[in-house]
Amino acid sequence: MSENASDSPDLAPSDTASDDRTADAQADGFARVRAAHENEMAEDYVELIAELIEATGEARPVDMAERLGVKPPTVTKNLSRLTRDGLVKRERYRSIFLTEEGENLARACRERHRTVVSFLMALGIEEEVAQRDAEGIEHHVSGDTLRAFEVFLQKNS
Amino acid sequence: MSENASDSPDLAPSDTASDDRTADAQADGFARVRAAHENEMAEDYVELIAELIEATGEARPVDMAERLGVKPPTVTKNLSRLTRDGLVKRERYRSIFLTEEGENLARACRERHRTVVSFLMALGIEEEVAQRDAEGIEHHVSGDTLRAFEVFLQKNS
DNA sequence: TAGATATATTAGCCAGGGCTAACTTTACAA
DNA sequence: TTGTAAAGTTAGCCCTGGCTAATATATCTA
Ligand SMILES: [Mn+2]
Ligand SMILES: [Mn+2]
Ligand SMILES: [Mn+2]
Ligand SMILES: [Mn+2]
Repeated sequence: MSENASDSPDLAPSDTASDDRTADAQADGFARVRAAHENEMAEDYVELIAELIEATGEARPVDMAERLGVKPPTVTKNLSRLTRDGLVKRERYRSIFLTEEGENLARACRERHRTVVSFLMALGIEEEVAQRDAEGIEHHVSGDTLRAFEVFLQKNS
Repeated sequence: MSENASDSPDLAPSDTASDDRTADAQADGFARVRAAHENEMAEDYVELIAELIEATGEARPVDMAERLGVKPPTVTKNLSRLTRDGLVKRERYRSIFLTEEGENLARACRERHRTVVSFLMALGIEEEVAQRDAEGIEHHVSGDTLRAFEVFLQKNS
């Protein structure tokens, strides 16, 4: 059934150039992207909750909805998922808090977000654009790449 | 109902620092990420179809599934969506072709993918990691940012 | 403090993109 | 050429994360 890992049976390696990765390596890349997408909602939400608490003293669904650009029922539903997953704790009709785990995730995400934005700006990109692009890019930056961004930032003041 | 765009009623601007973007700007960022996600499947599929045709002469669902790391029925379903959306043309049980529109999209995506990978590698990241991260990052790179990547690549040979 | 307004939740809908199991069609090899 | 193996499709399931409409609760204000 599942063949040997080394494919390309009788074809010279790097025949037509382009993408000479093995099918497995490519599949792994796509799998990681799908995994990243599964964490994306959680990361953006805890990040936003932490920001709102810091900025205004509390995190309310209505404010989250406004900043996320979605309707309040969407926030309610997603908050239930985050509560189920142990990142958020709350009581009905009351404002939102992060669990210890949620706070840790929020801290890491905010740091990473800032790094990505700073990196893009160091590259000469305008802040508005940097913020927009970072919102998506941040979830796909591996530890290695994040470190490379930091190194670049140190070298470029 | 919907208030004036300028919020933060009686609070000094940049009070607690951190994220001083307006709620609207932030919502716009999230909206763009959601829009990018809607195109992601299409972009990866047409890119892969073009690669397979170039490398092996034809694009077969079974090979797409292997390289995407998904099961064949998933490919079938998604190909139907792409056909519906005018990017792919095919006959049942036969291999896959791109429409003119699909080819244009594939060309742009392959170019962008290569630029992102090259950029990350120019930053000192190992090829495997660059390929993996690029698979996700590529979909969130605006025209401005892509140009900045290209400028960086020219400056750094 | 009572009524109006703002906020939050619930219920129910939808599309996307995964999956398995079962079936159909094609391709290959004896 | 025929029968089996490989490939492709269909049906039906799941979860995510959007939405609207209706309802419940909290908050504010007169
Ligand atoms: Mn984000
Ligand atoms: Mn973020
Ligand atoms: Mn991709
Ligand atoms: Mn790609």
